[in-house]
Amino acid sequence: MRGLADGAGSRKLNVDSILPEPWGNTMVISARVHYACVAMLELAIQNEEGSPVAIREITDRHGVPGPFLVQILRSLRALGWVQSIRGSQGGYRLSVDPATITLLDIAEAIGSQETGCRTEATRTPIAAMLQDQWDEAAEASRRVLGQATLSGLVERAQHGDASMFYI
Amino acid sequence: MRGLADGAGSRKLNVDSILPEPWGNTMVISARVHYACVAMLELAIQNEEGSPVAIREITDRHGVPGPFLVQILRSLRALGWVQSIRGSQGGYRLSVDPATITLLDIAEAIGSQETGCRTEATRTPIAAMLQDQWDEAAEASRRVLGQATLSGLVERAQHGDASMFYI
DNA sequence: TACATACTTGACTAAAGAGATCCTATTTAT
DNA sequence: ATAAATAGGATCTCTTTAGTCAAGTATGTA
Repeated sequence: MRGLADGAGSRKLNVDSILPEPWGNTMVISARVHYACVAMLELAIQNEEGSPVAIREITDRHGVPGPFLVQILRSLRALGWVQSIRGSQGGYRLSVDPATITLLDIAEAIGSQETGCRTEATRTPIAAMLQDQWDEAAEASRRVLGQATLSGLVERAQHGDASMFYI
Repeated sequence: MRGLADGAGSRKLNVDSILPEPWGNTMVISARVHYACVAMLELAIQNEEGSPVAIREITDRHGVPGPFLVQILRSLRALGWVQSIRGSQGGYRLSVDPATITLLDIAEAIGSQETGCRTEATRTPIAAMLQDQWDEAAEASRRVLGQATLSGLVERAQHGDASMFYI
């Protein structure tokens, strides 16, 4: 991959080599959320080792646009989920128990922070019934993601599939 | 609501009185999809009666922007799900059995037609594992919506909640 | 036939969100 | 010192969404 230290990440190259479309179909997981999860998992895996993980390591491994990941890690730090160590040999470290964070937590914290209160226009019975269905559908996928803890995924990666564990 | 016959629907009024945010949270149902479902349900309810339903009727009842609904009904017609009757006393009629159409069908047909093939960058084990989770979550919500048939919803509206049935 | 009522079609626009990118600090191990 | 990292904020472009507009066509009714 390209350099990143100077802030000049891959310029305009992944614009169409990456996700012209959200992941999944009805479920929208933005690139931002996906990258955030990748980063958290990467940190969780290297949690036992003492040294912090540099952004560079993650971008090298996953082809994530560098400056973008920087921005995402900033949010993660604001949430108190990671801690940063500045200076040479610096990087990031998980500052929470990976068993307590789920993909749902990340998706809800990172994705779409707009809190626009939907003041529904002409709330009819039909609209209300539909809304119930949308809510139920959303709840179903939330249940799935709410069960995927970081530690669970790491474990699966290490045990379930031996080829998944690389350090 | 406002006039529509001349194409001048509610001007700029619902811009912030309506959905600054997609319905649900992780599940993105656009206004377009929601309106399409409202229209299909409305047609399903008035299916037994002989006369077609005019767009005007729907916009009056649900406060849906007129010209927008016109556009949506065009798509619905292209799918072969509704048929249109032009001229005075014209309108739309369902042209399929409401028991065979689910909210999922509508959501997938109306929403997001871009087929952008995601040529994933650096497919790592972690990314793959995450993708599995996104797919599973999406599948969960699809299962919910795939079970909600128009006829089922109409029935529920008529029986389950008496106050829901208005004609 | 005139007219009002509806649908038809295609182009157009405004705003928001997604996905980055750039630049200038600041911190710290060696 | 210097190189390696993070910090922070501003900006930029592209795509999608939501909604609009204008001009035309069909049809029942008086």
